[in-house]
Amino acid sequence: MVIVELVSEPFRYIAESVRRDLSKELSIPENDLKIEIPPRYELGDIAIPLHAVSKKLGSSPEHIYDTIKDKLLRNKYIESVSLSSGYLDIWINTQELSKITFHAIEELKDLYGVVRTNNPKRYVVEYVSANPVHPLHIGSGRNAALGIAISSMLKLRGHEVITRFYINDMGRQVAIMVLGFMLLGMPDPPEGVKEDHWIGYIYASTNTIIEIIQLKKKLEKLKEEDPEEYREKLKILDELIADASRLSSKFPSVFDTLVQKLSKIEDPEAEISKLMISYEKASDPQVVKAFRKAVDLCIAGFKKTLETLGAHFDYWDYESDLAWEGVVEQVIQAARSSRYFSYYKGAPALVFDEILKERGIREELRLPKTLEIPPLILMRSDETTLYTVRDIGYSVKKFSETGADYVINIIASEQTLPQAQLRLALYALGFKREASNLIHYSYEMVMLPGQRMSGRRGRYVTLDEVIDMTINKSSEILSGRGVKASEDIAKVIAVSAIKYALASVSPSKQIVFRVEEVLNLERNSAPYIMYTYARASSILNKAESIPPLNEVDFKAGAEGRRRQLLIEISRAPTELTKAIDELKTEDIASMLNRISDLFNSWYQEDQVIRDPDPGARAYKLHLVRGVRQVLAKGLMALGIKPLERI
RNA sequence: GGGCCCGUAGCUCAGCCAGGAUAGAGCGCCGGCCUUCUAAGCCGGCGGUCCGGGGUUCAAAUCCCCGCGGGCCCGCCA
Repeated sequence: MVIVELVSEPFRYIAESVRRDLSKELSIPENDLKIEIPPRYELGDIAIPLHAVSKKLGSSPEHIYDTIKDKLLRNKYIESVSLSSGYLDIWINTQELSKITFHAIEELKDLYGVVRTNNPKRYVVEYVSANPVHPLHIGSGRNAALGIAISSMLKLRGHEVITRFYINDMGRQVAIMVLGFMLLGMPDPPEGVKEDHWIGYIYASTNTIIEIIQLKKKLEKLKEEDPEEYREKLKILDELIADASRLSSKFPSVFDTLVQKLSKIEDPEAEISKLMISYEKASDPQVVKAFRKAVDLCIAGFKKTLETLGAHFDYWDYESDLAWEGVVEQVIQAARSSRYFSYYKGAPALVFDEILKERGIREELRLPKTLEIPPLILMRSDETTLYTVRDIGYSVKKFSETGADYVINIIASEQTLPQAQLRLALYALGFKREASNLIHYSYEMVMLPGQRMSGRRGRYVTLDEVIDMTINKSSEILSGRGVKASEDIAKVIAVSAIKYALASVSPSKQIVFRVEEVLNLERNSAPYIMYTYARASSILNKAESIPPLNEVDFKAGAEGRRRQLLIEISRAPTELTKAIDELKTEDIASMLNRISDLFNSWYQEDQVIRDPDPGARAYKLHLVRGVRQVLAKGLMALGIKPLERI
């Protein structure tokens, strides 16, 4: 029987043992010794740069190396050491490493791969929260992919996660949509049209028609007054008309009705404001009914798409409920009696200049160092509230209702400023803990090649379209391989591919969305990793059982790709855990891809089940199980469900 | 005008925060591999002024400064 200590991070365990030895030998603090992973396997498993150390000790790396070499080799986890380019390169003894690693996987089973936190927290993750005026587009897709991944990651780490979707039904955009919706007689979607697509159509049409009407009025004046601006505006009109004709061709009679009814309205702006006031004050039951019906239609469509994606929400919060419950009023009252209350441009506002002078406040609230933060205006002159103010109330609710330690808002980077104002406002109103524990997880926009998406003009790629296209592609490949194309499997694969594509890029990077890229289901994609996982599973199924550790020949992993795989498997828990704590979805993706590449190369050159040597065969089976386990963990961290067969 | 983010191979990206070893992947392109545990696979090849210029350093894709290019924000919109 092999007796080894149970450790959840085998590689790290050894690396730290090495560092401890080195620190003792050199009589320098462990923290001065950096543990690095060499850029290539040939250079060793662990590298400790001696450049800085040598400077500190006043002796050359060569001399240091000569002093410690023999002493380090007494550590049973060290196979060999060498010095190159000022690095102490260390090769780990793979017999020892595989003992520890295989033992850990044997004992920890499904838990191997992510270290459970011993300090569990309660997180609220708010994500998607798309305006209910058009279908979810590919930008919401990025948000959803990140939200799914982050929720999954935190749960795997042992935290509690509560997910929320904020239904922003009080914005101007919704009022525009509702205006069209009411003029049309609150129609249900036609046969075969998904609810959110229908609402999106009404919104884009209403908005475009209103813009055309207003622009035409303006043009009449400009024609004589300012010929130059006239020509410019004419261009915009052309664009609008192009959008209008595209929209019109979809549902001509609906569009015509809107054109007729909207042309009769004297002042559409006033009409929209009236609707907003009426809804916020819940003063007209007809209006409330119309808003809720339209919004709920849209949300029903969202839910279908989100269900397909695997995004689940514990709470669906209507912004209007918040207003009606008086939460927003309370915020405004509190703000008015706050010492930071003042008037800005004649409007009641919270002014942050004084808070921003407090020392360390920017670090505390994670505000960009030099971002100028203007006052937060509390209400419009018609006394209706503003989004960020309502969000103050919502933030407090997110913390208090479920007793959350942290709230993570997954929101596009274009909202950096309002999110900063939000934290400052919370701080100003005395919610200091909330302000410091509110995390804006920011991501850059998704662009379409050559243009920005525009919901207002109905110019977007919907998530539904992308999902359908990817499912088709996936089915094609499945049937091309003679596999009975189960629709479910095609769907799982397609959705995984999309989530991976959107969560594997750093959020700070803008994405130019090209469908072809998501449709590429080869290397560096979720299907590729899932395929690799299924391969590993298949080997284990065929082997029927995994031999006990005492039948393993631990010398079998001494070199080549087996050795590399062992290193990867032993390192995975540390890597995954770190990625989770840093909320870095992209790091998980790259680890998965790297291990898959390695496994597939090995797969090609080395037989597992057919190995005639039982000790080596046993070793390899443990290796395959390890690969399978870390791939499963990583995929699950991204919210992707591994499949046993593809 | 001010601020934030980004700029690495034809294209999409990793590496940058915590500076160090010949800058890594994928797509695309060229050439090979299916009587063998799943070919959504594997092997080989081509491909790079790390946007430009200064500076700090023994050492810069990485840190600092100045530019250039792209995106976003600076509203009683969200």
